[in-house]
Amino acid sequence: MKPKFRILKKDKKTKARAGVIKTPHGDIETPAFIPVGTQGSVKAISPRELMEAGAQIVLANTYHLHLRPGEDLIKKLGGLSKWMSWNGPTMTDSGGFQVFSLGVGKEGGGVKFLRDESKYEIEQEAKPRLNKITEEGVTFQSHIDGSTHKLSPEVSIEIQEKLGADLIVCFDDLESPKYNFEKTKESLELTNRWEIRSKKAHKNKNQLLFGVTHGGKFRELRIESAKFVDKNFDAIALGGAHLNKENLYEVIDWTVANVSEDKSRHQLGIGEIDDIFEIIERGIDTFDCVIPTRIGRTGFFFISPPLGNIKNRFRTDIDKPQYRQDSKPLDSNCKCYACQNFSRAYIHHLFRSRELLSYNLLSLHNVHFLLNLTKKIRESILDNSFSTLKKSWL
RNA sequence: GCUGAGGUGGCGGAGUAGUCAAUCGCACCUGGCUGUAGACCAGGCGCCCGCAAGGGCUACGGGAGUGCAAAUCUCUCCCUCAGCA
Repeated sequence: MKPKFRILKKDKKTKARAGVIKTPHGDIETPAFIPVGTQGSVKAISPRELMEAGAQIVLANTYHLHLRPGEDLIKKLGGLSKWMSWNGPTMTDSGGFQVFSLGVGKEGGGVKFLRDESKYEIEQEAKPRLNKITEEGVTFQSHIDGSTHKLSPEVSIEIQEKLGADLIVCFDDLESPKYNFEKTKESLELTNRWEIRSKKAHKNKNQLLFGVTHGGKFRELRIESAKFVDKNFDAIALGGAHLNKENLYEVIDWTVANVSEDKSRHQLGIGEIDDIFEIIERGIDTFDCVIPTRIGRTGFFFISPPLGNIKNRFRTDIDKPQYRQDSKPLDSNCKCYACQNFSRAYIHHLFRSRELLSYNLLSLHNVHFLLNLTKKIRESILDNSFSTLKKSWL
């Protein structure tokens, strides 16, 4: 059975919509946040906890699983979801982004966004990369042992078919946010050729293949890319680099305006609190992001209004001295296991003592927070209160 | 009481005449993380002024010396530890 997307309700004032993606491993109610489990595990969280937190689907990575333990082994052991004991749908990313971040991304200045806006637009890469891009694909060195590997559209799709996720992604090239128009266009055209090859290589029709849009910060390229992907694929993933948040949002506007209404749209790698409202409002159905688990492991946790706001980006650091004696839960409005059972003071202690439980509790809270927020947004779309909900947060 | 070792920044511990306000850990403080080479990274950490470059002051158990110059050498006092009485 091929995964199918259906829209249940559209918001009247915005482009937001609520829907469902039916897959062989179960349904995904959208909008949906997809937690990232790069190596077949959402870091510091068990599948059972994920399920209880409301996760519907998990994303893993082709690049990482190919290098270790290898797609053949995972296939032999029953495929990705069985292997990781995740009783639900899965998605795999193509590995393009990883290969990129080991290359151009190594130059610093940001990968998805431009960190230092004062100096963008570079002519050539300065620092040595761990990869080499040709028309055929990418040759790169494993970050694990330095051995040489090759990824191409055909190889990536073959790996993803063996892994057996329900949703898979075309192998794409990535532009740096520092690229000028010409370099970005060059990268986009290579991506387009690779996406056509990905499509040709794609045989398993139980898997829904997402084409990925690129074009950096440039309107003209973004529109061209949106039309290209819409013409060739049944599902749209928005990728690539952006100048900043405002640019990300306008990129979504440009893209959504140029793709079919009935195709599901996945925003790759975005998920700060304000972003979630902004991207769903612009017509995004699913999105994945490492933010909740990564910042959780490094001590940050999400907080809801009124404590949380745009200025503090709805987050604070459990490591701060002020939480040493704080008997309140991480977030007083949160129903997650961490918030129902532990104080900030205790988690502060765990974190400072590097107790492993702290990483679990903080990550779990953050993932639950995003899942719950997304669920509330979905409900608000269904009962026509999206704008009201958004106003209470932003 | 004798003999030996030793007393350095919040702690551990380098340094043993100038390049020392003092290597390095830890602790502490601040900042960062958006398709995860990340349970991580970066910066700070005697006091004062400065955005900074930099400048001033006080410091290596206490005190007194030698010397252009001392955490580093000498004398003395105090304290800690080990062994012997």
